[in-house]
Amino acid sequence: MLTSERAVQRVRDAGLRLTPQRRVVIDVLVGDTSHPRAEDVADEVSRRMPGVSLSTVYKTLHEFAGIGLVRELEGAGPMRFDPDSGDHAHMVCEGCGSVTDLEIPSSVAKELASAARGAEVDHIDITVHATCPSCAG
Amino acid sequence: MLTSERAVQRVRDAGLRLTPQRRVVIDVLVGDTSHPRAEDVADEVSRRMPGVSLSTVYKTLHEFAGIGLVRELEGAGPMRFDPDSGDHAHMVCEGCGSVTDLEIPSSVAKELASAARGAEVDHIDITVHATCPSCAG
DNA sequence: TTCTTTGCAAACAATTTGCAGTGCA
DNA sequence: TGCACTGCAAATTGTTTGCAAAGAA
Repeated sequence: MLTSERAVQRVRDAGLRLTPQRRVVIDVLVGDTSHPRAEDVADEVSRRMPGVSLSTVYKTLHEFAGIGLVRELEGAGPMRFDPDSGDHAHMVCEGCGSVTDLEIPSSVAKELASAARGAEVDHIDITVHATCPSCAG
Repeated sequence: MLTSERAVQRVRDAGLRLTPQRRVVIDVLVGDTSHPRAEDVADEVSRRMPGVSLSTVYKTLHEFAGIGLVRELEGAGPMRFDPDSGDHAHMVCEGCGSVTDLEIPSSVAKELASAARGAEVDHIDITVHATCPSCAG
């Protein structure tokens, strides 16, 4: 689990300045397991510290992604952010759009990495599109 | 491999009208292994049949995705399209942005599907982010 | 003839940028 | 104090929409 302290440390280590705005963004991310969109993060940040601009949140999230503090989840529509916590896949519900983490068998990562022979693998995104139990009704 | 004839048939079977514009879109897709963006498709369509509008290409691609003729590849930035040819992963080069197909062992899909227990799996997107040999240079 | 499809232009959503002012290290 | 960061507003990018005219079945 990513803690607020560790995140702060990583921001410092990366040579980024630790502004109050960034502290709040960190706190919001650490306490959110819902894979929020940038706007969700901005909403919650504004609640805790009114006046923080949307573009600052965008810039901050981008900086954080750059130092590996969060992962940018690509997919159709708005980008979502995930406090980076090791290898895992995501399941997106076609019904409600919710995103949940999924364990991936270590064999899968290995097989995919070897399938990409000749290339330097940076990371692997796996998204399972499915209908979650509550939407399947 | 998807052939033009088979694609035409599937469009007809789906109850969609086969307009000249759609014929051209089909021809472009069938002959393109580069996972083109919508704009790339539109450019090539316009070259072969000037006057076709961008929105028509978008609508057409969307219709085709609806009947499973093409797959919409989600990812950061513009959407890319892939003539649907069975299970495979994609490798995106961080350097040049090129997309190439990757064989995946059938075991991988099975393992992932079972990891998503409790949910009805529709399809699985696997994207390997890597640096291709020519960019690694 | 009917009902889908087209093409235009305008709307749209998400994200990025430029830049003057602010404030952390 | 210097340089990174912020906030605003405006620009961009990629995609979608509304609607009248055109054309496939």
